[in-house]
Amino acid sequence: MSESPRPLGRPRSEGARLAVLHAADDLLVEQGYAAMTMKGIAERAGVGRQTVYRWWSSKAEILLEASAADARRELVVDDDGSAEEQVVAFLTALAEFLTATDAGLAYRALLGEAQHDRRVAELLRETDVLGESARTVLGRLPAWGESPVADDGMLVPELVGPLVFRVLTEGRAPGATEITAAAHRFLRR
Amino acid sequence: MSESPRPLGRPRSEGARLAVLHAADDLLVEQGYAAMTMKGIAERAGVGRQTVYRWWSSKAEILLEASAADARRELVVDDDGSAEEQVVAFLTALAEFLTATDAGLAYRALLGEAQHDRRVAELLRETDVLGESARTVLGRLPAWGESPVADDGMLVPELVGPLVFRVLTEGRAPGATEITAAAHRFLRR
DNA sequence: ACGAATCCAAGACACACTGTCTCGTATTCA
DNA sequence: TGAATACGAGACAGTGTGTCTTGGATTCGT
Repeated sequence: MSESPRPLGRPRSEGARLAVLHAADDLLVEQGYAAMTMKGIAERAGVGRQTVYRWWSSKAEILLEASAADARRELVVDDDGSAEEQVVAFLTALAEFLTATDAGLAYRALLGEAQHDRRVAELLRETDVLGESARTVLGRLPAWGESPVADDGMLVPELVGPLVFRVLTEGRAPGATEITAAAHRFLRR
Repeated sequence: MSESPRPLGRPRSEGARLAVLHAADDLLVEQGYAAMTMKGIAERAGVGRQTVYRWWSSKAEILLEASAADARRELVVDDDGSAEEQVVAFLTALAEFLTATDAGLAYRALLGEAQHDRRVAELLRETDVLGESARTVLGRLPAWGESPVADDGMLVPELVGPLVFRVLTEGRAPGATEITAAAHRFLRR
């Protein structure tokens, strides 16, 4: 196996990396995505601008790295309970994620930016946090173990699409009642 | 009734208005939303910058005015045929709209921008082209006339959400087979 | 200890867009 | 003819972009 052939020269500063990530997260929450700038991130992090550009090529890239781990964590659901309970739990977690967490705010901003920038779209496809979480839940649903549903590519969209679309267009999530009803309908497919 | 109490002074130039609208549409297609600028639009339209800022406050506002009418037109579906045929026709038109028309490109860009700018989000809510078209189709579905489905606010999202989400995340629409299957499932709710 | 390689913070630099303002001109009504 | 407003053109200060330079720090191999 190839060990760690440590490259020549001074190694990358983990402190600077974390400072940039945290600065991006803070600025997103405090000022919003539109007001975020590479210059602002560097200054907030107490880091040279070249250091930022050396490791990331856009604020979207920084934000994705800053929020992907949190997003994954917040979209995990216990595999206890019935299929319906698990789907309800997942959609509830997704609603909370999208409307009330920093990582969810980042995800919405990134999905928005993906409509303007093909590289961001590709980046988001590579790190498909939402899709992975959804497939994890779907893959272990009690009733679906024996007769796995054919996934024509619309399975995940039909699970999360309605909720995501509603948040994207209305800016807020539906209540627990609507979420439960939506989970119900999804399982009747 | 209040007639047209024509305001004082030189009237607004319809030519300049249309030139700006067309310039925005052209630039969106040629260079993409991110590369569009208010300055670029004014120059392309052969119009002074003050003239642009006098009537619109952002490129999103221009783009919405430039594309809303086209969007409405492209999302109209005949009310012939069964409920399933109409839903399939609507989702097919929506897929075509989102992935292959200028107005659809504009809608995606605007929905993206709405995630960065609250004013754009509000603007898009006021001119809810997609929602209106969806409700028009749903409201006249043969089988639904007698027992109207209770709309808890998730009706339209459940119809268009899966398709929109898939286009937003994957950049392309599903094929006719998947669309038909999705329409089927929606009607079983 | 020394040099090579790479990283670091700081900031200069040319370029582009923003949004406002000014200029001179055009159009409409009273 | 005068008041009011729109028009095209462009000046202007402010700000972010992405690259480059400077002086210094850190790690390795010799």
